[in-house]
Amino acid sequence: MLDIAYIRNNPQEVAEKLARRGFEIDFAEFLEADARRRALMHENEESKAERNRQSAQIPVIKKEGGDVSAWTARLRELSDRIKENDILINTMAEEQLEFLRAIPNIPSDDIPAGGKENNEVVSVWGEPIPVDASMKNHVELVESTGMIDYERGAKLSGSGFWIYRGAGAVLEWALLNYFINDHLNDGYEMLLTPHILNYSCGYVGGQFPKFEEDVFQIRGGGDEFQFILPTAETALTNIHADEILAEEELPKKYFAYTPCYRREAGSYRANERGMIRGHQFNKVEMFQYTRPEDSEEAFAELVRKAGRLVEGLGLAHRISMLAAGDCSAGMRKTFDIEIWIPSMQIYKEVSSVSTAGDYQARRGSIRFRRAETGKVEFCHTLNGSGLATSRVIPAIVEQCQQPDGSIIVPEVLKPWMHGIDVIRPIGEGHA
RNA sequence: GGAGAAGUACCCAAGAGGUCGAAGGGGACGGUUUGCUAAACCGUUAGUGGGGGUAACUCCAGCGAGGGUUCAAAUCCCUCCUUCUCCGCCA
Repeated sequence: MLDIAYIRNNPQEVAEKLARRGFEIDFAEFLEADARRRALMHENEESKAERNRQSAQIPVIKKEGGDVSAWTARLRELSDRIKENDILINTMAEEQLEFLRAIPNIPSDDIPAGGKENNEVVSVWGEPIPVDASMKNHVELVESTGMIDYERGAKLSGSGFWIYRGAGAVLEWALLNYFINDHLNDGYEMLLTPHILNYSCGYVGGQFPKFEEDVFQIRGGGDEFQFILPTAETALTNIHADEILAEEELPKKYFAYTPCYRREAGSYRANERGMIRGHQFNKVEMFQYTRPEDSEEAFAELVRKAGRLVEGLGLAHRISMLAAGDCSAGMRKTFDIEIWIPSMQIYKEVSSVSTAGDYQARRGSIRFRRAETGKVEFCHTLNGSGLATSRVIPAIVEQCQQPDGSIIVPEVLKPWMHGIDVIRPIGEGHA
């Protein structure tokens, strides 16, 4: 959510900056209503002050044995008027909030304007492996090696679900350990959060109401539902909601492993078969709460970390700076780490590192007290996947495949592979 | 799932319709005393959100959350949330 005071003072500037992400808005009507609301509020608060003053007289008069019926009658009228105005003010405030919530974050000045087509490649690491008729794609590879069992996954849960098994499961878990190890070395605190979250978490994270239909909802008796988290970011954004942190506590550096659950409704395109898009995948998420002046450096750190993880695996990848229109609504700036998928001959996102500035902090009321001034300010929040496995595994099996169909396990995963350094195809009927 | 109890400021805790934005402790901070420490004594300590004002300042809201009753609610009523205790269930 944007700062309403800032909009009041700089409506033109805000509108221009939002236009860079393709969001057209005119604040004239909104500001007019805002002024009306505040005027009414002022008037009503004076009425309340008056009521408080007069009401305090009643016990005094009573004590002297006076008659208060004239006072109560008059105050009843005043009170009724106050109540009516309160309802009106609340309605106006709600409309205002609804309007504000629908406004995306102001994109950072240092990213390109426009949509996807303006994304800029910041750096490239490794050689994009050219297509070769003898090479297999990841779906063939994970099936021929028995790493993934799609058929039985679908039997249990429907399409878009799979089972990691044998060396595949070990590799998956080794990857997660590799990520976790890196974050622990960097002093990040590890969190294992609940996977079922309250509705309000989705709101603060900025996913709701827009993406309500994209999560698995759990309905109880009430109107509001709980949901299974689509990313640990949703949990991590909320842990300090409605809190005032001490300045010394910042930056708070967290990471969490959770499976991520997404409905991904609609049919997949043919080239998104296999693990590129599923209803459940594993991810380690990095998250930071910082002081405003530290968020740029924190952003650079998260990008560096995500890139380094892919590099450590020896996988070809690149880093892209997203144009304003391609960043998700709550974010000021996003860099994607994209990994080369030889069979598709494209780079696919494995990590998305974003800074929300104070946008999420305003929604969730996440603040800190500045030691020097004693004043309360909004934190900045940043998040980045570090990493999602569902696209790393395809990249590993494709980029590390040998002519005989075996897959060489990246060196860096050895500590967790229980001696498996090559994953070989299994014979027919060995299911 | 059933039955009870409780949620007040940094912590403990009083409060039961009218100077209650809230007694009293503790803690923290400042001071007096002191060779040092301790003790004693004195003082300060509601943060927050939101209006108005250039400002000093001022007003409104706020006692788990949301509604209601009333001229007036921490106090009465309703709904919800959380915690604790007991019973049941426990692949």
